[in-house]
Amino acid sequence: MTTPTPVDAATAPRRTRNALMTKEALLAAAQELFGRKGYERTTTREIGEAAGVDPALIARYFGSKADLYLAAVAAERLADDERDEPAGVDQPFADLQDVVEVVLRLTARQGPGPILQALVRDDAPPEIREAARARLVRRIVQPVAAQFDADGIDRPTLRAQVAVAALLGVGLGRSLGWFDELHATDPDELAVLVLEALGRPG
Amino acid sequence: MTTPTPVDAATAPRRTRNALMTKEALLAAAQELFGRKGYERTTTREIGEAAGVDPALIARYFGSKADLYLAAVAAERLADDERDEPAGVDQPFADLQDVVEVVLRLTARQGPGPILQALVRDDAPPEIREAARARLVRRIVQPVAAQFDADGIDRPTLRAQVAVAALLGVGLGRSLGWFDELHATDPDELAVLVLEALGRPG
DNA sequence: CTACTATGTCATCAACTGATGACTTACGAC
DNA sequence: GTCGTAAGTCATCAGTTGATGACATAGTAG
Repeated sequence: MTTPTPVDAATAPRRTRNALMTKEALLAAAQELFGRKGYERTTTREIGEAAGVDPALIARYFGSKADLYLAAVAAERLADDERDEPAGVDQPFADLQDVVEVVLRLTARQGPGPILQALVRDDAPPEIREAARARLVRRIVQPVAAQFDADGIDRPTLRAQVAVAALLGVGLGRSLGWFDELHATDPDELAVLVLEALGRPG
Repeated sequence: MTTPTPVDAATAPRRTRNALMTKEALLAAAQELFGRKGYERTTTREIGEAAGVDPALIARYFGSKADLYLAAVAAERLADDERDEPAGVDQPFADLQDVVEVVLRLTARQGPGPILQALVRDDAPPEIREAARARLVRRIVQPVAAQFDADGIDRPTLRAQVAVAALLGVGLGRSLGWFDELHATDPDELAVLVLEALGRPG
């Protein structure tokens, strides 16, 4: 257990076998996984795979899974980085068709993004949910309502809200794999279908 | 599987061996334990012991641990509602109109129930999400698809899936207060609106 | 080079999980 | 009483979990 070369932690840990980098990789993976799935649902094997490291090293460097969790929580304060947002949601939309296509295409990838999840979870931090909600209204609901109004449709705001909520439901169900066909259908094809229903309210 | 004595469920289930009492004991124990310790940390053996019943009976009466969880959650919900019909979500639906009305009415009061949340959150335990999903498909999507098919509508299954997902989106947005008008509008009035869009696909 | 050790790999463990199906028992009709 | 069946019991399964220690290898000092 004696360190032959008590290397200063800051200087030159450049090696392919690097205990420091390994520890940090484990810590980062643990933070991500524990944060996303919770403690119980995260396995040491997952953490190891995510970190590109053998799970046995968790025991070596942290003692146990529980100890790794404590270490991850303790280090949590440092990782308060900025969050990415889909570029698509930031652009103004011309009409409902744009909206439908973009939303369906966004949810075509895997899982709903952090924004949609914030919108949907009842335990999300209120200020985050409110921010997501406000953006949704401004970028999507209002343009659609304006279009409905211009088209002389009755109760344009309410109908726009219904349409957007419905669309989010479809996107959510699609990205979470609720239904087989819904999941498998091509985004563009689906857009046509959804537009048929939402596009001509009243 | 023929019942020799089709005893009316309401009358005289006074026996030492009583399926009804056993189910209720399991349900009560499940509510208590799931509520206190969460799903993952609660084992079927614990539930059985707390209920004074063999854990194998969970499988017999509820199907699985995940199904028991859903049943416990549903039962809790019904207990809150004073006079809600005991059938609730457990009965098959006649047509899309039924579905729309029930869903909108259910999401009218409080936030989305645990079941809807389980369906919607990407960090929910997979078994529970799958159980909720399976129930949704069987009780709602399939009947609606059958109706669409009977009406000679093209691609009935896909359209039913889209319709149900959209409907859930509306219910979700409504119960979470996404949009003001959507939140304020009377359920029945809203039902008419949604049906206009979903009810006549193609 | 040789040797030493920090680092990483691997096979495997014991414990626990939910689930299953064959078996036993008690109920209640007759 | 008998007897069929619902209700309950039990042993055991297959899978997963976190953990462990023997082993292999890379990096470095001398």
